[in-house]
Parts: sequence; C-alpha cells; structure tokens
Amino acid sequence: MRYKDETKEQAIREKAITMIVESGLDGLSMQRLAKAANVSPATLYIYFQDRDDLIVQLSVEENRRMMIATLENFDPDMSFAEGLRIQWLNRARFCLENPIASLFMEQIRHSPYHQRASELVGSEFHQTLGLFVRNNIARNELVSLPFEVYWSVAFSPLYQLVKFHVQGRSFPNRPAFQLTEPVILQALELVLKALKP
Amino acid sequence: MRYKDETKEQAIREKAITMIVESGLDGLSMQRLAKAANVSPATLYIYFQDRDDLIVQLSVEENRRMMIATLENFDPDMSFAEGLRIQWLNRARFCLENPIASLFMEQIRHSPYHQRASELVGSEFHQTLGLFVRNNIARNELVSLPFEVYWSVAFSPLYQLVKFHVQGRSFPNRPAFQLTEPVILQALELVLKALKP
DNA sequence: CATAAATAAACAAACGTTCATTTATTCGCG
DNA sequence: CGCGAATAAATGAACGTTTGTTTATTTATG
Repeated sequence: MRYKDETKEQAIREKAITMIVESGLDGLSMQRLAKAANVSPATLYIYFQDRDDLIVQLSVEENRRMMIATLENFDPDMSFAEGLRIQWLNRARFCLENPIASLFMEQIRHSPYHQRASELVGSEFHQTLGLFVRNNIARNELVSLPFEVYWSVAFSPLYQLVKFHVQGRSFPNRPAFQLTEPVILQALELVLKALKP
Repeated sequence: MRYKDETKEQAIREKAITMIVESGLDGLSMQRLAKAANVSPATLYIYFQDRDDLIVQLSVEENRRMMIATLENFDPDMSFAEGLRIQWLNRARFCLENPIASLFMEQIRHSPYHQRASELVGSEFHQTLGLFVRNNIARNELVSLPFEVYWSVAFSPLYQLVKFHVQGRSFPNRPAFQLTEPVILQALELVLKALKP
C-alpha cells in the first residue's frame, strides 16, 4: 500500500496560512489552495474533512505551537517579575520569528472560528498560568484582581506591540515600528509597576 | 426625478454589519445581504461600488462613530488621569451600548481591510491624542515613551476588557464576564500607576 | 496483487455583478 | 391646479465564474 506524503500535508498547511494572511479568511478557496500547494483539490479532502475543518485544525496547531513556545523555561513557581518576563520574551520571540503564523492567529482570534478552535485546545496552558497567578497572589508579589483584569493588563500590551511590529506600522503617517528587546523590556517594566502591590 | 430612499441604505448597512459579525467576512454575500435588507441585489450597487467598497465604507463610518463617542467631553489640555479616564469611560460606554458595532470593528481591525480603511479616516483624532500626550509629558504628568509603547499600555487593556465583555466570555471554562464601571476603574487605576512618573 | 494515496474531471450551488425594464418622484408648462 | 416629460431609484432575471465537494480512475508502494 501507498503511504501519505507528509510533505504534501505540510505544503497545504503552509499555503493555506499564507493565503489567509494575505487575503483574509474569505480569500482562502479550496481550488486556489490546491493549485498553490501543487495538489489536486480532491487531495485536500484526504487530509481534512472540509474547509471549516481545515481552518479549525490550522488554528489548533498554530495555537499549540505558540503556547509551547511561550512556556519554554517557564515555571509557575517563579517570582512574578521573572515569570512574566520569561513569558513576554518567549512570546515576542516566537511572533517575531513566525510573523505569518502570528498574523494568522490574530485573524483567527477575531473571527467566528476562534471559539470553536479554542474549545479543542488543551487546558494545561491555562492551568499553568492560573497556578502562577495564585502562587504570586499568595506570596504577595501580585495584587489580587479579577482574572480578566489581570490578563488584560499583563498581556494585551505585549500582544498590541507584537501586532504593531508584524503589521510593520502602528498608525497611518507613523514611521515603521520595530519591536526590539529594549522596547519590550521598557513596556514590561510599566506593566510590572502596575501589577506589583 | 426620484430620490434615494435613505431607509434602504440604512437597512443595507445594518444587515451587512450583522452578517459579518455573525458569520465572518466571508459570510457576507451580496445576494444574501440583498435578501436580508429587502432590496434587489442590483440596488446594492447604487449605494456601493462593489463588495470591497461596501466593507471599507462600513469600516470608515463605524470607526468615525466610535471616535466621536470616545472624544466626547474630552480636551487635550486635561490632566493625564482625567483625560484617560474620560476616554476609557466613553469608549467603554460606546462599545457596551453598541456591541455589534464593536464586534464588527474588532473583526475589521484584524483583517486586510483595516489598512485600507484607516487611510480614509480623518487625522484629527490622532492629532488630538498626540497633543494630549505631549502636553502631559511636558507637564511631567506622564512618562516619556515611544508612542507605540504608550498606546499599548494605555489602551489595549481596555480594548481587551471590552472584547471579553462583548464576546460574553473570556476563556473556555470561565464564567461569563461582565464589564461594569467599577471593573473599568480598577483596571484604569493600574494603567495610571504604570504611566505616571 | 492488494491497498490506499493521489488525481483529473465533473457536479450543483452560490458567487459578485450587470442589464434591460419598471416604478416613483420632481418639474416646467398649460 | 393637473399633466405629461424627464430623470434617477429600484428591480427581477440573467450573466459568466468560482465555489466547496464528490466520483471514477490511475498511480505508487508494501
């Protein structure tokens, strides 16, 4: 019998993400994707149930990669400043090294696919972060807050900076924005100041 | 001669936004939109050049409404704390009163339409905010920062909280999140602490 | 030779858009 | 005031494409 050609599946995944980043979710057509990945349209349906399944699978996989990268060398027992620093630098590094994956995830995160995909993602990520937060509140290294308030202050500035970077610009009539490590650390300082008791 | 029926255009705009929010940008089909707005498909092309033009025009208009609401009673000569408070409360109020418009803008902002639309938006908004920032740095009420760092710390936590609210939930397995005024003010306090010298 | 991957060709349905026609409204004229 | 001429809004039906997906067939490999 004949085995699946894994390079084909990889080509499909990559081209699909590129198409979505370049022309939006409605720019992803199965026939154009097949052409771009050098396979027959029917081949797509060997690897994915249908168009929706393809998009959801891509989201889950890219999300997983991002989470693993974000938690590299991270430990929920770390001090708050150290733990947040590691997460910020990990996440920024991943996004800067994978700008297309990063733009793809941004697009999914604000589409109707986000909910369906996030239900299929493992809960370890959130459990680890939840433990980290509780540890630090108990140790009085972090003010006690509703989880959503904590999350929005602790992470959304980073995500916004990353978005500015991968988009190449922040606002019209502004010069191109480059997210460098000193800039990341400068923003992180502000966030730590906000969240430390 | 016969004049345009403005209720028709309004119906088209509203239904289009609803469709995009409910089923994504690729869920907006001109024929289904015509049916939903009770007009002929051809009528859409009296008010809009084509599908792209429709989406861009919707973005520009909703963006304008949002900006006007955000700057109500705002003055660039205000103290930093007072000015930021007004903007936060204005923006939150608008989004909570217009959740569909808010979800629509979130979706546009992370799609390829965002750049094209933001180039068509007046620059007064950004000029006013730029003045506000410079005033407060000069008065030593605000630390001096790259504009993108300032922006991401000052506003993205609010946008994230609003998103949690209009989505109805923040993360899987978390109870529904309601953005109330005390929560907004709690987050605002943290951000002010971060940005004050 | 068995088996499953991979394909080319085709399907109906839906897509964005246009065209020939009808409908409603304003306006100059009697 | 009343009425046809003028004009643009509004339409239903149709255009050729492209859509997502399937089917019958071929290809490669254990």
